[in-house]
Amino acid sequence: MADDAATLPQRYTAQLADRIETTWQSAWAREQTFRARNPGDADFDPRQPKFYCLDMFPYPSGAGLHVGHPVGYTATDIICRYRRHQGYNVLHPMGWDAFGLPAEQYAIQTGVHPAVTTRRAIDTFRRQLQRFGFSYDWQREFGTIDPGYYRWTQWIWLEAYHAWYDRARDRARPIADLEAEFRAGTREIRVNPDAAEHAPAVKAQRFDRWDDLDAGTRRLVIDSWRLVYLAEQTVNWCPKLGTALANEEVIDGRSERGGHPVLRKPLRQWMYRITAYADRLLRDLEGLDWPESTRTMQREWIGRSEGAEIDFAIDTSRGTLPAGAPDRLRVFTTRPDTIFGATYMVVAPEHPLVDALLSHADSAGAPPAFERLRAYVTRSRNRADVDRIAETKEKTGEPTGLFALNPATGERIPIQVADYVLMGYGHGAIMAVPAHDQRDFDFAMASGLPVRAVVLPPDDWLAAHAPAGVAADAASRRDRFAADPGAFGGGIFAGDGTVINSAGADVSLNGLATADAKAQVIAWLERTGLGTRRVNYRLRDWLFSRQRYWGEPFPVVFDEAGDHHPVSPGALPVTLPEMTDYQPVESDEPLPLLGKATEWVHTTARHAGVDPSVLPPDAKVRRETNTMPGWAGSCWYYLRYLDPANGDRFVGRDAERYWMVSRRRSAAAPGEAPAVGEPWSPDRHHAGGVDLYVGGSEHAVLHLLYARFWHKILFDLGHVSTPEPFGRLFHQGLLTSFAYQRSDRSLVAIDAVTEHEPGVFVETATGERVTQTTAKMSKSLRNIVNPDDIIRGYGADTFRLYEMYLGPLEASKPWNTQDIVGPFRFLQRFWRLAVDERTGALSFRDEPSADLERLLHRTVARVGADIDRLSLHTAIAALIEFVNEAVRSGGITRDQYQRLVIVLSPFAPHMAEELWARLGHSTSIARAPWPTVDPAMLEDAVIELPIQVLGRVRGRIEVPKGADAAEIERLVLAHPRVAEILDGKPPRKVIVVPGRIVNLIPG
RNA sequence: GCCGGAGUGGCGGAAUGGCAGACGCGGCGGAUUCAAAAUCCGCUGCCCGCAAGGGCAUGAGGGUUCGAGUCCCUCCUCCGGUACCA
Repeated sequence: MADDAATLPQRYTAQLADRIETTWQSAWAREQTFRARNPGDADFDPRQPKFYCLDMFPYPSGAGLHVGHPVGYTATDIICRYRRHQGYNVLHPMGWDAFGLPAEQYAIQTGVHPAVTTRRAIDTFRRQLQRFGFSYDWQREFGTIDPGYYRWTQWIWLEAYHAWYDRARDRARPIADLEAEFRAGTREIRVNPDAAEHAPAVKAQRFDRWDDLDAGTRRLVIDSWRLVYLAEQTVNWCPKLGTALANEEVIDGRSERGGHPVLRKPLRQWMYRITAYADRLLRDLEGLDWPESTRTMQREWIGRSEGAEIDFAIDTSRGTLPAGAPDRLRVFTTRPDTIFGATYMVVAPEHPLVDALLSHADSAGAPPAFERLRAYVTRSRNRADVDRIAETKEKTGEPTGLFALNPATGERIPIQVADYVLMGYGHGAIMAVPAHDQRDFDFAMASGLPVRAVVLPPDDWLAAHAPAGVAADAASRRDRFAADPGAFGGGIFAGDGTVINSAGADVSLNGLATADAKAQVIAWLERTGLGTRRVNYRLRDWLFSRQRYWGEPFPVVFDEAGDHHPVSPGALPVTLPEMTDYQPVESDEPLPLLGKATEWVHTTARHAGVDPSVLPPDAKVRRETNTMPGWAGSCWYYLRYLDPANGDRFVGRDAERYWMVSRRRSAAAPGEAPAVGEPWSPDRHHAGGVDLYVGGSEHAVLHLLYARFWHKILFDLGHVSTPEPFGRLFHQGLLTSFAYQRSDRSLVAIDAVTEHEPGVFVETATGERVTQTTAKMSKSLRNIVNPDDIIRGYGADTFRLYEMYLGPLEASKPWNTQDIVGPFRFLQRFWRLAVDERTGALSFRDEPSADLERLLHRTVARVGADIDRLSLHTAIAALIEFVNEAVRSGGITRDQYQRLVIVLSPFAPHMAEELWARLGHSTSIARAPWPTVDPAMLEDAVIELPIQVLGRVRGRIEVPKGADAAEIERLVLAHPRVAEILDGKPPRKVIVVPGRIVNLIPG
């Protein structure tokens, strides 16, 4: 090596790569090479098409970048650089999702302010990212912790606070409109019927005149419509972390972060009324260019199901109900057609009926049964989800002693309590149809409840599931099923069939197909007022409060009566108080950490920034001590990049419209100049604004759903132009690493294994044979690769090339350091193709080879097409093939090399920039036009055609490009090998696929 | 259980229904070198054969087709998501 450096100073080594890379990185920063132009900028060119390409917001951890991060970043960088060569105005920003638990936990341990830790982590991340040469417009960088940013995060929350969802118009509107309509008497005054925070009795009230209502009632009504609201929620309180967690942050009853136990506790929390948007969030998935898997996951998360809501009266003929108990049970069912088969009902342990029962000890039948009920309810309410899941699927429950009346049959049916019914879905109560629902069947069997068949399955199902001893004819099977459905094996029948056993005084469904029966029952229910058609969603409202310090404060205060009042937009941001002690109050009773900052919490309306028209300036107020969850900052960051320094708006209108409104591919004629700032229309434009959004599939539901939700609120209120934020989404695959696996599938760290002979691995300590496998990189497996080390050994260009060359971008792939030399050798070969390693002088051949020129055109076309479809590993393979051929064929001309360097530049931008400069250019290669491809160069004059006989290749012929089928057939039959195989007999059939293949079938 | 996705040489992987294994790693042989590294050239799916050539091969089994890694059906394995959602 030392000798090389002396004799070959211009050899492409890691040292030279480092010199080249750092030189150009400085130059790019100095020249602001990758600055994106906004409308209104002096050098903005309205004729350029725009391209907005976004990487998912990183959370800068103290550990710095790992090799997984650059996978997506390199891919987007390649596309962005390619688009610049194609003449696009490219927006490619980067910033920091920087509020969150790790910095706070570090603060708890060390007392260092989270802001200090976070800034340090950001600096590390930025330095590491810049060393990769990514073409970000660093002018637009910001972090969610910047007051200039979270000011607008708070502002958006206030916009939601001041908005309500108008079902009739299917969009959000200002809350002032609602109040005006109430006051004018043009809208019925009532509590929002969809408000999850209110009991049915509250929602049943109607009010006459707005002006006659007291302030408290008005507040109750208005607050029930807001898109954010306070609700007493049973939350997942984690005593150890000192915070409540969203459902999705709890896995198997433990915190996703840290794995601490989680208790269920009631707490007043800010909620987002995301359920108001359930249907639009579902519908609008259709127009998005997203991975099908992700759209499916969102669909399932939203979980739309159609059915009916039915009221079952509670039987009072044999005694009175306890005070406070509802007189009817409302249920949701997707199978109203099976109502005649509802032989019992189940309520969740948390159901209000259960509360009423338990507070009246004497009203629920025999004392021992009552005590069993009380014990059961207490046990299941306190049980964390982990236990509910850990137990087998065995169904448990207890009778309430009460009965309901089946409105279709008129029968008295028992009401049970069982924890297989969840309070959070539907109404927390079901009509149980054990013949046609597996869960109901299992519970009926365990509790000795009756089963009645009401849907006759198709004959083939009956035949396949018939028990022994039933005559083997369809009629016998049908009769048997109608009488005893439980006797049929292999699970109950839950599909569509024909209704039986379903005739009552009011309505009869017998003989109807399932779909028709549903329609008939619903019509009957609606006619009689017993029920209605109903669409239900699995999606729940979004718990938006956290009891943390390191998050955005809510711009809201409480007066002495406990009523909430907004901080005025002009007083934003509400900043965090300084604290000296970040220790969470570790307690089984939920307490937010900010409550410790008593001076900050207890203040006046004036200090808190509440508008005098809302509260008198001297009014004593208490600040909200919860903070927003980590998701908040990432819900709209893609908008702030468009106009990051704007102090008047969260994003400037022109910038927003320019970057977010994107022509549909079909609506944009090639080469057509886009109209800058044209308004969004569904016919001409794509639903979403970001042209390409790349990030991991771990965010498939939460982040992407929340961001869509915020975007739709902003869209409804007229603040953004498009209904969706991200038009095209792509998930890069996980980068794994090698690890070893014992026969019981447990993993062994790589340094605890010895390779005895090639391919035979043994755990050193035990001598047990282990197999090589791949696993997520982790500290415990000691298989983490540090990007800094790789860059030191090979340079950033090689690193980028290697990560892209591993395989398909979307696939999960193993990192294998041994393979890096391949891309490194390629770059050396590329370099040596023109550069004299001794002197650094460029040398070229004078006359181009016609074949190589043709190959170059092909390579340019292939690389471009491959980048477009994000097939970057095959694009690199095409480059390698070209360079290998150029070396083999004795070199390349200066003109060819210049074009080649441009094609290299998206992948290895530093080497390309260096060679570009050495080729005599004084401006950056970044916007050099992509080489043109001559279509004529993509075709050969003579085509080699394989000849198959019975699908096997037996020879090949050369034919001129335009040869027709008859001519090809003649040439094929003249082929000696073919003649030999045919043995003089004429072929039975000859299939000629011009330009591809010939297949013949011998006679 | 349900919903996605994937199974191709020793390894990563390529292949609009048309020559399976491009390209890279590794391996083998050679050139260069005092030697090594680097570089360059050749070979490299498995089996039979001196060769020409032939046979077998894309997780397993069926099917559609002149032709299937690719399309359809059944099954197996792995990865991801989800789970009493009425």
